[in-house]
Amino acid sequence: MSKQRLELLSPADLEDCRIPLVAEPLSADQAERLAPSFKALGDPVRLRLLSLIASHEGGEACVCDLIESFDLTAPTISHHLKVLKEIGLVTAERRGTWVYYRARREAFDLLSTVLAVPGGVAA
Amino acid sequence: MSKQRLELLSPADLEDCRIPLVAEPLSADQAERLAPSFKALGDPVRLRLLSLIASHEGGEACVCDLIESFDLTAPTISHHLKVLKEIGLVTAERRGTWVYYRARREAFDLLSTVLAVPGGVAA
DNA sequence: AGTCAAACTAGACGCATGTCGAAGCAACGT
DNA sequence: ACGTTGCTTCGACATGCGTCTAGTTTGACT
Repeated sequence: MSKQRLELLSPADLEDCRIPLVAEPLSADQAERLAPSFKALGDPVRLRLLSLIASHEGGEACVCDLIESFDLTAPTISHHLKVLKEIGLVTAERRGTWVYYRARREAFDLLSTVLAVPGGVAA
Repeated sequence: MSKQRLELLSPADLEDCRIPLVAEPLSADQAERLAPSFKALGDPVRLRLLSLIASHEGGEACVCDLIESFDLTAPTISHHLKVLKEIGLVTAERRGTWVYYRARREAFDLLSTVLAVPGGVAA
């Protein structure tokens, strides 16, 4: 696992990675910092969670709503939300009884740029 | 791991997923089919391999060149290339003694679209 | 055929990770 | 104060996954 550290990385730590993968070779360091974000996207539950949160009106969703969308226990959903939060793909805010998760669209945008094919798809 | 199947999925099987994550909620089925691709990107070695291949002149690279870029054994690199190939991110072709890997830019483009933020980043 | 080099496969080992039940916190209503 | 509801943390378990060594296949060139 190449020394995988899954620690808090503020999205700012990835700003110097905003370069398409196909444009120039990624440095080992850049790859080490980018990979955890993609790994976080590599689980179907987390992908759906992200999509539910991001596409929800207001760009945020309450945990109680999210849990109802899955056949999984609350701790499991909570675990996945924690992963997404620690990697910087969402933020969490408690308002009274409920906790709301919000998608960090800058993070989506950065990762989208990394995968983009500037010259078009034609080989 | 939600019944993760990491089987050959031809990129065409993902064409109906070419919708930004933030635009509408992903179905469970779409998420199950998309997640393995992101999981494949979730390793620093594979990210660098992809970048090396895609950014190499001619859009392809020989395994022997790739191996030299890492402090890993040949079987390990071979393993990662197999993962990328089975998921449809690269193709492989043997020409004489050497095997050349080529990036499937349509696959990159599709995943980039999934993460795109159509309306712009401004919340 | 024999040999060498490139690349892959097989099997093993250890760490990472997804899931759960149980317990703990936090905020609200009575 | 007390119980209830929403959410998280803890600890445990099974499976997944990255890496290695050793062995195998493929092709080229004598």
